[in-house]
Amino acid sequence: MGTRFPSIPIVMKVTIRDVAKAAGVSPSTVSRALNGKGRMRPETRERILRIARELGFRPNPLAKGLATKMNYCIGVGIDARHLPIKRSFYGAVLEAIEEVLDREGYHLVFSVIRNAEAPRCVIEGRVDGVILMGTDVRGELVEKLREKLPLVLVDYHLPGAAAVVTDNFGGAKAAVEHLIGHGHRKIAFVVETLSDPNFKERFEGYRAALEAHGILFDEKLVFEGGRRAESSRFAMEKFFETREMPTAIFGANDHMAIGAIRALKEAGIRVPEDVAVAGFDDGDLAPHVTPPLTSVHVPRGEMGRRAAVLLLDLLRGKLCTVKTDILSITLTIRSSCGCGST
Amino acid sequence: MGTRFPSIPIVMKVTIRDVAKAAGVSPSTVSRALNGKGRMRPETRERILRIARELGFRPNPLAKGLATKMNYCIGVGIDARHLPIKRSFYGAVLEAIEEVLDREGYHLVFSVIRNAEAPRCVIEGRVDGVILMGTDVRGELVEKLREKLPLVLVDYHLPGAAAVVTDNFGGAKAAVEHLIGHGHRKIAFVVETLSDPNFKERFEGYRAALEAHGILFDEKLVFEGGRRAESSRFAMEKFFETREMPTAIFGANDHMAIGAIRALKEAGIRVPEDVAVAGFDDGDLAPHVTPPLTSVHVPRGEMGRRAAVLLLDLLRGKLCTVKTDILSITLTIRSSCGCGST
DNA sequence: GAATGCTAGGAAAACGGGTTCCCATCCTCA
DNA sequence: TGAGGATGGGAACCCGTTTTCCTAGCATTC
Repeated sequence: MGTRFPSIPIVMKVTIRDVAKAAGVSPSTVSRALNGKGRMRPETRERILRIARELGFRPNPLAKGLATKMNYCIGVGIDARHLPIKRSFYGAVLEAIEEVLDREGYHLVFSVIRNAEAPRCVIEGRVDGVILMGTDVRGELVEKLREKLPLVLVDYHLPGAAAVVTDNFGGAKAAVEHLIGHGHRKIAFVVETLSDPNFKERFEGYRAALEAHGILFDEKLVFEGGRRAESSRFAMEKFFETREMPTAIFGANDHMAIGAIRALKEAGIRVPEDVAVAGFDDGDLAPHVTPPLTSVHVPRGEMGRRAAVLLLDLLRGKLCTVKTDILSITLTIRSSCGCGST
Repeated sequence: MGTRFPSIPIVMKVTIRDVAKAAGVSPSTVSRALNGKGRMRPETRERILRIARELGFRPNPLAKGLATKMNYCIGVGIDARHLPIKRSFYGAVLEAIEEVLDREGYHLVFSVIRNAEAPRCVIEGRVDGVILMGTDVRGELVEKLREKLPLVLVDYHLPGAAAVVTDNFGGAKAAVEHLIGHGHRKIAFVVETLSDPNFKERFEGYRAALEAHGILFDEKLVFEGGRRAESSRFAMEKFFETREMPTAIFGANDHMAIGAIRALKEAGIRVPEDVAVAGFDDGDLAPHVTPPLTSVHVPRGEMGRRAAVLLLDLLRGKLCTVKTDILSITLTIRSSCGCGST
């Protein structure tokens, strides 16, 4: 209804000088009182603080940043590739990061990394540190950023950079051992690609579980099918035609596992009665597919919190060494593996 | 191993004065050349621009903001309640907003609204405008922010504030009419709560569709069950016991629809053969449930883009009136409604 | 009573740009 | 050739804080 926004904020800001004038002191004294730096008579400090409060004084963050060379902003970069698939994953991490940063007085600048360039917030120097998610093969980018700013990688590991990752090996091993516990010995491994280090580790976990139970590794049971959900379908078809049909399938992520379930069901094969299935990630879909998917639970919120804390520690110089935080995982058991009622 | 991050960025920044010195002009001239303000000899401008580029000059955004009173930052606030449920929804919107802002030289400050207070980025005056998502009942907060900053609401409508919403009424009407087209006349409506304006509008769409086809509205077919997925289950049970079993169910969102499907299946009722189901949102889960859910598609990316453009228009004073952008929707037809093969 | 040691608090210089005003040019026209 | 206007460029100041140095005032001590 005709309401108009002026292009310049209307709010007449009260500056440190106003406070100084009102308190009959100099701006520097007000600054000291506010930041508790130099020593001063307690009563003076009290009075200044009170007046600042009464006047509703808010230090201008830009001026503050200009003087201190700190922005109190952290950039969080998400790789644009397969964004939709990972959306709920990074969403959960993002919220957790925001929670920590907010509590510590920092702001979160969100940016999607669409090419191999550094996010603009980094280029412009608006952020004090960066958290990167899902920038798998972008080693050069990480390298470039690393020498400019404190940096933490989430769910990805690269030598020389701080990172928060999950125990891919242990998680995969646990899941496969669970399947073995159900009596399966012919367990397939379906994966997007083994060139991804996370998937590689899960693969190692799969192999380790087999080995630990005296099951011979059979490479015909490994299917590397690319990113699309249909690849699981191809995998299944391949299994059908080569008559190498496994009795259980371990998907390197939920996506693969769910694709496998769908393909199996379409072929009239019952899950879990004929073939058991387990996945990795325990994402939003896992409880909702039929049958509900047993999956390795990745603590997404915890990853975000740790990443934020790690970065702040780096920023504040509390941490001197590059550290990799490996989160332990748990197996969320539903019915696709053969447990439970259905 | 042992790499240490100094708490102060190492990068020795090149300032406007450095450029001025290198070009043999004064800082003000460099500023003009860069911002294209005052008139000057083209060759001088060229030379200055070239030198600035060679030196890798980046204007300090803090200094710039301090001088111009602009931050080139936009706050995006997400309501903390039912965050996990809406995660993939707002995630898609967020990415679209970021895309527009980035292209226009703005930054996105992400914050979760956990109480009725304004986000800290607003309080500190770090952002030039705000986009709010999912702050349903927080009228006071919206009111408070509205008088401070340009503001756009996403997926929520409030008098006096600019907003981007979907055509809830039309979408619901289309979905219900689709069910009617399958021959259903006893169609239930399952909703979290009718006090939510979006759901209320979808309810109106449902009623309008019935009315348009001469079907008498029966309030016993409306179930208002609260936010949890189980509420759909309760709804089903209620239908069972009162023998008011519908032949089709329209869920006011996917969550409700999926809950209904699950409850039906558990009761041994086939979907869509015995009871057809349709939902609203067309979220990430919709294609993955069994049977795949027919649902009203909400163009999440488009909502984000429009919200960002709308806000920038407000900021730049291009827009003088508060405007509500109503996006039209489409129905994504899968098999839960009775269409298709299964 | 003067020299010494402290401390509270002030003045001013950054920080890195933008902007305003004013002064040199240079060109044009008389 | 001189006046007038147009235009490019420079100095100074502003934005709001922090921070470094410095001074004034007080108490202590010989």
